[in-house]
Amino acid sequence: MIFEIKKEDTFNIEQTLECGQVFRFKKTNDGYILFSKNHYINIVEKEDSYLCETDNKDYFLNYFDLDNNYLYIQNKYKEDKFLSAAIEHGKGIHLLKQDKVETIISFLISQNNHIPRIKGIIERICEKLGDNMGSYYAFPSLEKLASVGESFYKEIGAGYRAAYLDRVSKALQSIDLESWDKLETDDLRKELMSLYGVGRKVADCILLFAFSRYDVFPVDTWIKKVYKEEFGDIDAQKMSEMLIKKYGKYAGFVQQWIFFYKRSLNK
DNA sequence: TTCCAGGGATATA
DNA sequence: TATATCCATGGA
Repeated sequence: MIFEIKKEDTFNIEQTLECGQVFRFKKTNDGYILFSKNHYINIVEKEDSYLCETDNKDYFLNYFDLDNNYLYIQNKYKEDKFLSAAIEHGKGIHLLKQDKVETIISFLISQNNHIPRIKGIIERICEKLGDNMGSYYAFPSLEKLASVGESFYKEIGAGYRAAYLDRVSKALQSIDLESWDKLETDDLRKELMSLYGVGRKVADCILLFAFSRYDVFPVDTWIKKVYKEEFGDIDAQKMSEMLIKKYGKYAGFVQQWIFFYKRSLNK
């Protein structure tokens, strides 16, 4: 089916996809094609709208978080110069509502890894294990992910993360992730960190991108570089806690603006 | 060629 | 509790 999304200052598809929260998309001549679970959406950029063709409109209307008031959130954070520059640069970023399993698997792969390589590993997992949807492959079912063993993940180039992928996909089979929605953020983080290979940073990314928890601040190598001057050479968890205190209940949005801005400056 | 990446597990003190 | 080391891979 086909529908339109109005272009606005506070929603830009390029910024939303390229800011590092999602990996299964490709740039096309005139827009992007994006995959999530067993769905796809082909987005063509027009003069004042995005023309979308998809197998599931309702899924992506929710996925893009179109009902949130981003201007309200942005206006809360104009205090310092660097942050307001980062907001100006990434004001079109929306925080996606991604699938929980897909996000957990994707960010397990992300650790100590480059974004282009993360994309490649996820793509190979889909090609080899996902349902053939015609022009693309779906993200594999948990049953499939759990059935192939550690050696499969080594063969497709996951490196030392192969053991994480094997054990976590098996563990998730007996966990009701939807029931975790009811947990407070701190308790939910603890549950996520009980998964083998999920530490504080990966847990915070999952909280932000799949559970819509905004009172988090994932601290990776880029964020460390930005805040080293302000906080000194402290460990990532302490830095994250201080940044949550500093920015409050919408800290996660700040993190995305800063991350996207910092990486753009180093290109 | 060496460095580094959306880090975390493990050993050691 | 705090710090050091190791982990696979490939793009830059």
